[in-house]
Amino acid sequence: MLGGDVGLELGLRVANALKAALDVEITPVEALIRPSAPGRGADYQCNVAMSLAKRLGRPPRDVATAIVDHLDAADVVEPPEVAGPGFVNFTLRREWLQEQTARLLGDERLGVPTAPADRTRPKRYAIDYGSPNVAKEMHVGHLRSSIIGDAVVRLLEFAGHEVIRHNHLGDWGTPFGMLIEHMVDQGWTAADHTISDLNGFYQQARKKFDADPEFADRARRRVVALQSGDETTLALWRGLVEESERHFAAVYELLGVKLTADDYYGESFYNPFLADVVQELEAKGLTSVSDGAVCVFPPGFTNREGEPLPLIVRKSDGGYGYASTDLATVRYWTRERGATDLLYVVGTPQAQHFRMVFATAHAAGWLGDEHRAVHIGFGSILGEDGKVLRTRAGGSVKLVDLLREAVDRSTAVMAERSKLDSARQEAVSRAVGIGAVKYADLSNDREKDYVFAWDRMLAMEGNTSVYLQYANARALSVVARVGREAEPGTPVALAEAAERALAVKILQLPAALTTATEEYAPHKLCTHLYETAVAFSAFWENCPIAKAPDERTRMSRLVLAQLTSRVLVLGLALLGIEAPDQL
RNA sequence: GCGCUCGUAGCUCAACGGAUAGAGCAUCUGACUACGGAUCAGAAGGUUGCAGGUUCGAAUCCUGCCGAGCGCACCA
Repeated sequence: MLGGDVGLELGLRVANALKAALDVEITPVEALIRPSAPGRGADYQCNVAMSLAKRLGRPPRDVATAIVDHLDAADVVEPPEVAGPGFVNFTLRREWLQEQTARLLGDERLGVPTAPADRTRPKRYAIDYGSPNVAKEMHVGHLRSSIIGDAVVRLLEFAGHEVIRHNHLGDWGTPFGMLIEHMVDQGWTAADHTISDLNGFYQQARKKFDADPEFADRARRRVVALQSGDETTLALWRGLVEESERHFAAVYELLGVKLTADDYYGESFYNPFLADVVQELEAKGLTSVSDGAVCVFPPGFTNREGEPLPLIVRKSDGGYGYASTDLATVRYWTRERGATDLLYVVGTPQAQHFRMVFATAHAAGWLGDEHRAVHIGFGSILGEDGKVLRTRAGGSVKLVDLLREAVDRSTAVMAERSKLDSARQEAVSRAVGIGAVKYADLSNDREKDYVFAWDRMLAMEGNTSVYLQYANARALSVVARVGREAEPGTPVALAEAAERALAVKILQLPAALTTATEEYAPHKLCTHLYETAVAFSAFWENCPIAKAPDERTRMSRLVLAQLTSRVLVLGLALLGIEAPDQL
């Protein structure tokens, strides 16, 4: 099957038919094969006849008929029918479905292909996600970047791409003057202290900076010392960074995100390149000085007065802002690390900034035709009042608090309903609680805002992670009840409608995964997993497995249960969500 | 003011230019001697913000209006 995808395989057949019938060349994708709406009596439909009709100067139904007449697909589908203005309806042959389904049991990847290995130049993705700030506690603002970025990483890796994660820590800049000076006041000599309350530490420093001119003066001098590489200052700075990294690591551990200390490429990392980045822009004649600041004016961007909008690459005081750092990341990852694809998982409000950065990098030659830079934007998390999520006091919600609440809430539900012993409940409630938070985020269209509501995400009904986890637990429980697993090669018989519908869903996993990966759209995978779980539930109701009438039916149904479990476990894993065997 | 994004069932969300716009929640009806009921089956619920246009076909593309959010030079 082409790309493990039923639709693509049909597209190939249609393309061949068009070539034979009308000498028209199209690709399998251009054949416009789509799953049919439920209740229409077909599995797939081809929409290409209508779009080709004008180009060919023939009525669309004629084109559709020509496709049907020349179609060589009797192994896959029943004789197709032309319907309406020129749709071609396909119903998959039961024998073919049975063979394909049976084959999946022996396939580690459930039919999902790896990225073509014959690419002349392999892809290397460099993905920027996470981006917490040193000396500040992580808050909900970091949640989406971490979760979405992590899912994208897992999807790309599963597709066979090389992926380099980098976490753009906010670990440099003027605030560190006051922070380090505050450390000195607290009696630090190096990394010999711990900070139990990062936010409190920051606020104390801030307060002193605003209230005490003498302290503010020391803080400013400390910035200079830091920038010039003073060893004592750097040692203190490192102590602060390490302290913060311990906090990040703890949160990432709880959240189940792949970011580690090896992935930290903070602002300090790019700092040594900034002067040269600006120099290179100047040498290429891309810059001009405006109000004392060195600027690039990429065409097509204007400010509120309708004047060209600058990307400030060096501030009038000689310092560097985030535009310079972001340009440095582009240059570093393409030039030094050979990345072909640059991904930035950052909120949509930064869209204009990234367009300007990419335009400038393109002009500077750091991005060429062989590169693809994508801003993977995401919307805000809203409270149930429809406004950006905040605590009652109006502050930002701490990420650890939110994650602990998720686990606590799921622990409470587990205590009420689970039959597991308390030790196992603890591990499972973490998978359930954290999974609920992640799934609520990932199941929505990334680019839109979404409303954060505990009751809905932990409701365990509808399109939630718990529903999927529960479906998986049920599927596995019946395997345990039967007492053995179906082996690869076990024949599958799709007699009941519910069996057939489930098999079709399972065979659609590759298409769903490909789309989710190519569009950086995890919610499309979520939708497919949910539909699979729903199809499984109908199958579960209608088709007894352990109590099946005969051994062949029992084993065939066991294959479907096992495949369902594997689809759900794999899909959830690619979203960064655990799927416990039992709940 | 300019730009970007978004207005879909009471609520939260889907829908790759395709046929009768789909789910879940909530509401109403059913199924508990159940392979895990943390479930399932069914009903009801819509002029896809409004008005034009392009197309054989528009929630989707274009234009205008109404409404919301965000961005628009030295914070990142």
